Amino acid sequence: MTTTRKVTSLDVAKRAGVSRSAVSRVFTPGASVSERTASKVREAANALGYRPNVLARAMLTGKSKIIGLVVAYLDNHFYPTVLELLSEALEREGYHVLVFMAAHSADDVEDVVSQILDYQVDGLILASVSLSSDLADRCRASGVPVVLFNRKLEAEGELAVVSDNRMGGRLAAEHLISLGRTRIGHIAGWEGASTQRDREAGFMEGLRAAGLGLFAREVGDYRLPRAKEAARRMFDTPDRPDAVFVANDYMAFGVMDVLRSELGLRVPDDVALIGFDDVPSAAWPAYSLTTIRQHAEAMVTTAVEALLSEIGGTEVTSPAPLPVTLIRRGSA
Amino acid sequence: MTTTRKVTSLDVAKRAGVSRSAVSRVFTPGASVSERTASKVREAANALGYRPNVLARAMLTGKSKIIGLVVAYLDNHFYPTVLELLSEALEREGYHVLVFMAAHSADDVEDVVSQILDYQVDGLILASVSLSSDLADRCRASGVPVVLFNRKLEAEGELAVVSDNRMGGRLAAEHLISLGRTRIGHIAGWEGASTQRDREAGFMEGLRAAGLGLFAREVGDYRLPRAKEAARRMFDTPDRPDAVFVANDYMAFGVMDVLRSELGLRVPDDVALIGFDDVPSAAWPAYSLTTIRQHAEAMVTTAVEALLSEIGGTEVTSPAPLPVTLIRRGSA
DNA sequence: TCCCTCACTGCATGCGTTTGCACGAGACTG
DNA sequence: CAGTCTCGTGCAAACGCATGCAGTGAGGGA
Repeated sequence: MTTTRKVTSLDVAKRAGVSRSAVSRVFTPGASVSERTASKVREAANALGYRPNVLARAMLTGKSKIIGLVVAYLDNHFYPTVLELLSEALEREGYHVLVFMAAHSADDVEDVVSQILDYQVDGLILASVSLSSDLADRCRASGVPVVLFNRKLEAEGELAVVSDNRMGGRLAAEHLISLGRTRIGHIAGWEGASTQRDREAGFMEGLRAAGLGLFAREVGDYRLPRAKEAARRMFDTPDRPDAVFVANDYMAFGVMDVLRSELGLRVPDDVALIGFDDVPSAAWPAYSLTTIRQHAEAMVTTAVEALLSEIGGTEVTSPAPLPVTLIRRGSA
Repeated sequence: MTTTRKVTSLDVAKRAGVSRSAVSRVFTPGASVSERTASKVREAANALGYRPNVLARAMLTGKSKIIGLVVAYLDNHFYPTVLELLSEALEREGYHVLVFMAAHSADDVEDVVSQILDYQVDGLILASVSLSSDLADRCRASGVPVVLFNRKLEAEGELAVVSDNRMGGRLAAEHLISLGRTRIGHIAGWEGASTQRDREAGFMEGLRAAGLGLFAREVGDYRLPRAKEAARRMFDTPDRPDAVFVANDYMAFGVMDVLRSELGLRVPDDVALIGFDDVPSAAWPAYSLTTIRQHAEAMVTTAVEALLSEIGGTEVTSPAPLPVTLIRRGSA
């Protein structure tokens, strides 16, 4: 209950017998302070439990040391993973992550943007696939560096960190073909997403290269219920595919559930199944999902690097798509 | 590239032909402004794209409108769910969530606390089971309201929001018993956690009430690999339990994997399995995990309510443990 | 010895707000 | 009509810090 009163740089200064400026300089890397006063100040600061107020500093310098992260649904385990990695990477650089849920406010971009800008974030990471590109533009227009994560914009030079989704799609196709499957279907994610377009493009490319076409196609919108409906439409018929590429793992789980539990089909015997992302649970034996791995750590590292140097003032260009790898498991 | 320069309240004031105070008051709910000037100001603000700088306001009022969330691993799907709910609930109240990963910095509490306090968060939610109670104390000592989420401290009057873990444990026991199982094991979470203690206590209570004792017990520490090892130790023997209560769903998935994939046991025929939490994937047919549901929404609502009123200045006492419910599925 | 350099330090100002206080003008009351 | 209230407004002082500028002293070269 001893509500310690806020201790300011002035308190420290008094105790150390110096000026506020001195105290400030001690806590500002690269400032000019003698070792003697520095130690006096540090001692006083420790005794008083002083730490510079980030907010006050932020006002003055314009740097808040906080990065906004806009994200939609966290159900897809890929994103919690990313969030965790991202937060750790940024903490290592002295930043922290402020979360903005885009789920319901998706329509009124206006509002989200405002909220974000209000907080004077130093940078922004957009990991929400479904968010209008306006958001990026508006923020960038206000001078806030933005990096798109796991999505890109056709438009202009938006900074974007993505995997090589096209190659991933191609790998998926090649793998299914190498298994001897010929009646190959695709359950797509949200068609507005660049990830979806690229994955499917690569996939089609792979099929064509083997002289095959798409046997069936449904849309799952990256949502679990939709994906399951899509699976029912695609497989609850005698004339069904013998393999399917699902645009991400999250949907793939739902598809596999429908296949095995509702339709009594065997995976991979009756139908081979391949996903995308390699979320942790893909490796769980109950699913043992063959998938295209996105290297989350690499993506995060790249994104942080890009964002930070952009914040640092150096104009940076979108890095090359990051490599993906086929992970062979039981489902294909 | 038109780097819009920062527009301040002064700009708006000039344009509207009023003083800074006036525009400030327009944006401060409950301040005294005439409708006439208010509309003038609003118009000017819109034209200029002005929004009050949260940080500046924070300095003055001491309220930053940001809530710190300390969380450890996001692998356990319970926490992403909570994070999402929490963020949404807080956004509704005009707050935002700043994430602090406690994973690796768990030992140097000192550091985490400092970081948190640096940001002048208005409140703190500790959802990390494994975090030293020092953290709560230190923050509270600095005048930052703290609420423990899904954990409680024996110590003193720390504000804590928890489910009725004891009842949950008891329900688990009763359910397994009602199935006619008699050789009942328990795979515990991290023993330092109050959740673990309470769940196990309730579970034992339930067993005793039926004249049973614990057939086997292992510790999984709420970690997947440990849980799987625990499962191997417990079940890779002829003299194995015919039912097991796993302290949370996350571990239960691992246990089920070991049972079915490694040891070739059938669930629930050979061994009935019950978890705790009811994370979304527990409902997935591949696991169809019988479990004790924690009502995440209710917990979040309660936590937010408590935290906000504490921030509002009203001393509040820990709410009663929230009810849990048995969700019957295929695994038991 | 004198002057220049250089490493430190303090002063004062500013960052963008909010808010107590005082003041002016109507609106009432009696 | 004088006195009192109320409402709206502007002024100026914070909030806690960083930083340009000028000043201090010590050290070093001539």
